[in-house]
Amino acid sequence: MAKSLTLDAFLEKKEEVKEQLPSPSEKARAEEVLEEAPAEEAEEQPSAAPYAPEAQNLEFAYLVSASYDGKRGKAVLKFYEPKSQKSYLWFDNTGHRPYCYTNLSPEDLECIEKVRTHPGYVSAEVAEKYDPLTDSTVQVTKVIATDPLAIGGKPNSLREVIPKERPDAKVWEADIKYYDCFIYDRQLVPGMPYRIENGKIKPVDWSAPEDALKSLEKVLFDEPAESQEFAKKWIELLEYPVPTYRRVSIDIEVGTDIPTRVPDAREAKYPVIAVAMYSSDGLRRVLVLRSRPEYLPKVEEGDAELEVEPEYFDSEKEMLSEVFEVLRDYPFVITFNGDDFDLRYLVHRAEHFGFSRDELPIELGRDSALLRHGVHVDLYKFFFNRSIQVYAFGQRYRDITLDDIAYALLGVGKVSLEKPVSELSLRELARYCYNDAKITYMLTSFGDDLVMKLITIVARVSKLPMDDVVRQGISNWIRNLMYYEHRQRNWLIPRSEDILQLKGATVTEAVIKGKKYRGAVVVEPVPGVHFNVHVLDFASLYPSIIKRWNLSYETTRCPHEVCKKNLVPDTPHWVCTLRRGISSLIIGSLRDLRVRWYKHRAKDPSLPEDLRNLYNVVQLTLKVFLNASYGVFGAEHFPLYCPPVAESTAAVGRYAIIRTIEKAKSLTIPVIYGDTDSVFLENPPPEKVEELIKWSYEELGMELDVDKVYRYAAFSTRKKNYFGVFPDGSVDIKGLAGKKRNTPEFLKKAFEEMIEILSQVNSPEDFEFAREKIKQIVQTCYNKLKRREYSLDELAITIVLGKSVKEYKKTTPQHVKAALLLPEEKLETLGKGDTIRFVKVTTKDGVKPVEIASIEEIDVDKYVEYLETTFEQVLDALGIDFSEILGYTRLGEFFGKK
DNA sequence: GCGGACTGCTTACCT
DNA sequence: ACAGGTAAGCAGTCCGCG
Repeated sequence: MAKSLTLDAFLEKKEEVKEQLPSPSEKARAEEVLEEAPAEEAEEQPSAAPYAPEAQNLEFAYLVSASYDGKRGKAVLKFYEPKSQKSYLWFDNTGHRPYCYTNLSPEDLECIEKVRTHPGYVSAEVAEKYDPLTDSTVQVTKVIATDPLAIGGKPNSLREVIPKERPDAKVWEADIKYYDCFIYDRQLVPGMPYRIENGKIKPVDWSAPEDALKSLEKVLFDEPAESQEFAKKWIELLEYPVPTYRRVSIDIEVGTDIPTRVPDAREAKYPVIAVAMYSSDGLRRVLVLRSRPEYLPKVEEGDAELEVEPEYFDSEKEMLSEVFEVLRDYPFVITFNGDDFDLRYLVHRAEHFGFSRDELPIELGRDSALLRHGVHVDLYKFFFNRSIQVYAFGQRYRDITLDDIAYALLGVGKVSLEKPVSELSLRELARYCYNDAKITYMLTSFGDDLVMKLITIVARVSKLPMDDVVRQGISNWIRNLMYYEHRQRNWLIPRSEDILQLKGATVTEAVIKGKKYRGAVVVEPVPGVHFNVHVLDFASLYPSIIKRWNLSYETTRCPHEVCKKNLVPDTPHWVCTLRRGISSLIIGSLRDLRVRWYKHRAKDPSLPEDLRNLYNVVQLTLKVFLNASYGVFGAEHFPLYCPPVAESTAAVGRYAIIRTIEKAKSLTIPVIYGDTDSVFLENPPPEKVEELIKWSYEELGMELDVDKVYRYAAFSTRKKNYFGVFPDGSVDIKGLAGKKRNTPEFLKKAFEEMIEILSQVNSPEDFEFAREKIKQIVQTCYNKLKRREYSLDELAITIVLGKSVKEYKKTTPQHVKAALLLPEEKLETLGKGDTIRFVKVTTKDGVKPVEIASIEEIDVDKYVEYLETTFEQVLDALGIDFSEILGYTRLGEFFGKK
């Protein structure tokens, strides 16, 4: 922990300390901003300098974001005008104010001293709302306040005060962020275009093409009128073109005297030594600091070849000014981890040079760095989103690093470095920094701006500002969408505790200890090789169930006596027969749009390419929403958490797959496997497949489709473990160790070789040959192991830390053991999400990090065991015994060891 | 005091 | 901070065994 004595004296910390304190309650960023500018001062303060022109009249501009302006005390909307490619701000001029609801009457409320005298309290008025939990109209009191913090977010907010003073009081809708509330009330849709006339926001006249609406009607012929109308409204949002956004990416490098440590963005005590920017409109710049503090290594200019010439600066302050000027100019700024590092660092660094926060285009929140005038897209946050990673990008990238994502999606790598950035020659530094900015930009431009389009379409579906789309997860997207629809219908948004109290209990027993209810069925596979395997699955099983069974928090165990006969199979839960459930309607419609509309349209060659491309983005977005739509009802933290909804969904799912398997068997089709929503049929006659599909639609009300056909598929006795070979020779591998990312490279390679052999098998006769080849592969691998011919890198096992090393209290898993052997400085930098690479050794701990291990101490026997388990999963299916392959070679050890 | 049976923890996968 | 189900490896504990 060497303190750098030469460090400048400008290390004042007062602002940073404030920032590090945990926010008192809400993470609402509007509120955080407010805390920095206390409400009392708001009136006297001059309005914030305009960072973008205020829009009074705009013919056409996309609503991209929303926020709360603490100084003006108003909601502010951010628009993007595609012609000029500039941002415009619109400040609320309708007098809209923050509010919540309570069951106390206005009179009762005014009797409470602390409410009446609350500085933020404005008034209370009676309102009528529909209460979905009781299926009745209720009278509530709308409590109106001057600013969002008066409603919630401080210890004396009305949200806290009212129930404290009157324990019988209930408060609704007090934890909705103000600008979200504003969007709901105005029924605005972020991502859609508007026009502004004399300060008034009006929707752009547009409707989906007549013929599209016609054919949608056809596709949804069997759906109720309400669903058809709802789907039409969605189409109006989803079909509208997405603009090209003018944007700049930015990446910074910071010089340090301790190369192992990442500089602290909150302190910003080291100089910014390079900044690169790369834009959609041709800006390519890399700024490099030439005059560096003495404690940094002396470096030459060097002669590295560059795409653009660096601009050298002797004054860091001037360099930063230049950067802020560029940022101010762009409506969209793209970074990779800018929230936590680049933009945050720039702000704090700028403060050291005497810039005031107000004059900077960036506004820091606790976990975010937002543009005052536009949208900051932090790609790290976006790609970190599990739903995006898994469903939008099919797990193509595994690590959330610029390197891995760029490699997986763009096929390009980072510039590899041999030494720390501070020691690079100036031109090498410029090249490195520029390359990162370029890659960052390209991550938003590949696939015809796929990522920008995804963010836009998610904004339209979720109704969240684009800033929040990037930073929040799927459960918040769904929550916001649900709230929006509640407000539109004048429904009271139920309190989580009321839902739970009314319908909290589950009745089924989970297979896994500690889970709340029973989930899906997995069928015991029939081991062996099966030819001509048809995989049938239910299209969006859980969303289909939610739709068909009218599942929603208010319709499940509804208050009506007549509905109690309408039971969900194998549960005591009943479902409403009188009213359509709101989540059933929303999820059902999104499902229909994806399955029956966008999936086909995305592949329809008769449509123009750009339209097809948009449709693909739409169907990907819908996939993301649908895949999470069931799970959120079983997630405690989801505000509409309703266990019987999740439990009923899973129960119907089990019912559907079990009935389908029984039906297949009655048709004498062998069922060799099934998992959750799929059944694997061995060599089924086409007419019987048709019959099964028809039966499913008529009997279960579910769409069953042939998802894929394998030339052959091989199963061991293990569930969720198989491979299938398609007619074209491509291979589907599921769950096999050879594909897992923690498997050592040498095994993955051998495994791939085996798959290559297997992909060439066309008939049962071909297996003879394949078996021999595979035996050879295993034999070779075994011999190389024994002779220690693999490198440490090939033998390394990579495991991701689920938490920081210190937090492993109950046990010490092997990767943690290995990590603990690392040098102190290295260990300190490790945290949740970091990967440990280690090898198995014969010395006392049994493991060692690759960095410090040597080839002689490798535990060869352990690796032979790995070889065995990896290949066993496939050899089992092919009827080969592992020990048979190794034959004599292994026999000796056999007696010696076991 | 030791080893096998067992449970629990952890990671990575499937749908 | 969507859910539950499965596989695998290992850590840690319990129990029986003269």
